Amino acid sequence: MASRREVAELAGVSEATVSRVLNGVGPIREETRRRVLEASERLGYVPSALARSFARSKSGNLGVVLPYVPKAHLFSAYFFSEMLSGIGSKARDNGLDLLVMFQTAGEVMNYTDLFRRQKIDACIILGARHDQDELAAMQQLDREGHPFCVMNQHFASESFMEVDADHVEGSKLAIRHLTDQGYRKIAFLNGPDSYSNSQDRLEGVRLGLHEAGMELDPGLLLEGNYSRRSGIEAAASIANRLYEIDAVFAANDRMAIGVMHGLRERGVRTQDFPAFVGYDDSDAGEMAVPALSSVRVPFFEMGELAVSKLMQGTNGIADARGQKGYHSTVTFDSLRTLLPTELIIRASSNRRIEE
Amino acid sequence: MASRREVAELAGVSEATVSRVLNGVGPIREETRRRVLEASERLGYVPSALARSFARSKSGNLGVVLPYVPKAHLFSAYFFSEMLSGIGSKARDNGLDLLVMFQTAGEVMNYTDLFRRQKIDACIILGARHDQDELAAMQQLDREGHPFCVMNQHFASESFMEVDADHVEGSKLAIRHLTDQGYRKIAFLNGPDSYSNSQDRLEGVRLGLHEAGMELDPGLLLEGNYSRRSGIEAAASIANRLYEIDAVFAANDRMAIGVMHGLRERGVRTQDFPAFVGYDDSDAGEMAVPALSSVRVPFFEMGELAVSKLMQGTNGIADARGQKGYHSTVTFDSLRTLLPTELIIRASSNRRIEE
DNA sequence: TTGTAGGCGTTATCAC
DNA sequence: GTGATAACGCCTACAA
Repeated sequence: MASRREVAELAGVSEATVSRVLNGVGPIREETRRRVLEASERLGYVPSALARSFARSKSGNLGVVLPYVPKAHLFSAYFFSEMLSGIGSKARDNGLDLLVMFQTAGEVMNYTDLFRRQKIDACIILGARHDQDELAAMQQLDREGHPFCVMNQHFASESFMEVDADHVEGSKLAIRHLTDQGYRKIAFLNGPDSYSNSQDRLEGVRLGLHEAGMELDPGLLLEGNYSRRSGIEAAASIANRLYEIDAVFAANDRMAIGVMHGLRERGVRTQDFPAFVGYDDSDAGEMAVPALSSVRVPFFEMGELAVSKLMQGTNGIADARGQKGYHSTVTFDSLRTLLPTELIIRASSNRRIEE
Repeated sequence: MASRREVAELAGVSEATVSRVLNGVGPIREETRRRVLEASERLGYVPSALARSFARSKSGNLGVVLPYVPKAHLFSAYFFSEMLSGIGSKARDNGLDLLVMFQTAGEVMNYTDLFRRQKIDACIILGARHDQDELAAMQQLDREGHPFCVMNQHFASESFMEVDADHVEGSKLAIRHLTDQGYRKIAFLNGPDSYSNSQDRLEGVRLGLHEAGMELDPGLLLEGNYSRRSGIEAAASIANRLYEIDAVFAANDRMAIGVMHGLRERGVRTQDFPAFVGYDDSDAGEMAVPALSSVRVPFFEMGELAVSKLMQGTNGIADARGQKGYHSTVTFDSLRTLLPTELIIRASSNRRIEE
């Protein structure tokens, strides 16, 4: 492995000049530049990212915190693989590497230490907990001015950088779709109220019903925990009340599919199913029988957006990259950005498609 | 942010001693040790991982290369989220951080540069391509002695470190299960032959049939590309031949589910379905109707295993961690390790469960 | 058991 | 435009 010194010698310049050429900084005579590049190429010189990071006190890494999932499937893999892809894609554009970390069962991750240890320059939190410790950890991050972005979750009364999808609107779309087709007795299987996510959906359902001149019937409001199993459990109560329920809107696809399974287990035939609309538009929804209508969430784009937001702003990391210049085309005025959702209609809720 | 120097002053020792205490190296008087720890604690000192890495010329990062997936869903998200979790879990145990990288569409990733730039100390490749360039890149890694491990893929005639599941055995199990129940006309929907994975499955199918005194009927051998769509396409041919096909074994769940969908689209009723066995035991399989029997692959454990293998051996990275001592309990004698698979039986292939 | 000092490979700040 | 040279913060012989 050739060293920078050898390159300098071969090119007949100083080591400093080699650096300048390779980093594209400062004025360089074209002839010099060419010679350095040539020598560098010939010797197969590769600058050490480690030394560079050290000298610049910037790791060049973007931390990504993932929820604790292993073997639990609490969150759908789809959800996080899409987000991660979006993040990775944009990170690459900005010359950042991804440092992925998993939350562990009991303990809160010490976010600030990650910054202090200089392992990361910025951080995206996908799986924030809903407890006090977690909040405190994030508040500390904020206080110390470390750039971070929370995804898919809203902390009211905090001014964190956040990226989310518009779940109020998404839920409204789902309800509107159902009422448009004449469904009136719509059960809503929501997730735990502790998630801002769930609260948004509930609000959307309210608005959607209101549009159609209806009110939310508390008796038709069920709560699961976003798992398929909780959908199956909800099916127990739904199966007995099919005379007063003609549609089910679930806060995610897994629960919707769980309800379908639960109903089948209890002998309800497919043709007697209520209409179904799920949420997330996951792979599983598409594969369900009947194919599940669902609110599509732009996970990939949300990932991209989070990185873009991090790259700018007061405490952004815009100068993270060394080489080519980075130019952001969009600016985000507010701390919280919501991306639009979209309703995908399939057989499960479409009277014309249903057989 | 307190510096090491301040800690040294407060504790009344030299900076070197602070380092020694914090890294747990060299003989230290208990009294000194206590004072340093106390001072460090009081000042909230956090050593820079960057500087440490630089001094040791070890990044402390484990690179993980993921296949190009974004928006394509070519590989199931389940597959890679499980592996990644396993890798992450074991990496954490060894004090390594995960540097995740996505393959891009056209270009081969320059693996060696990652090492030369000192971004990573070792590397796990999940989504190796099957072309010449990719192979060359890995050969170069090998030649330069960089520790890496290929997952879920076998390169014959190369001596790479590899972790895989025993797909020959897994496929044999699937076929045996079907023949045990009296199925004789078994169609096998395999993935592209270019994957060692597919080849293994084919071999397993051969062996399984042979056990039952049968031969592989080339007419019952179909090829898809592991996507649901290719399963749907295969269904076209299967639907017309249900008189001579009483069971379908697919090389992954997605294709199996695709076939189910394709059959339904063509008006085949569920009760007229052939028996189905899929592969991977993904979430989707469990959610299918009828629930899909499948060969379970221990993705999580494979991820863990890959890290363990990298941590030892001639070109291992056993000394990657600084603090607490690492002890490997198991040793792996061969470069290639196969983990056992397991057949999960559900309604799709079980005559007693089928309604 | 502890202190001293050289070195790790870049970046960045001065001079020239 | 280009060449010296001092940081950067930590590790680790080597000395004491």
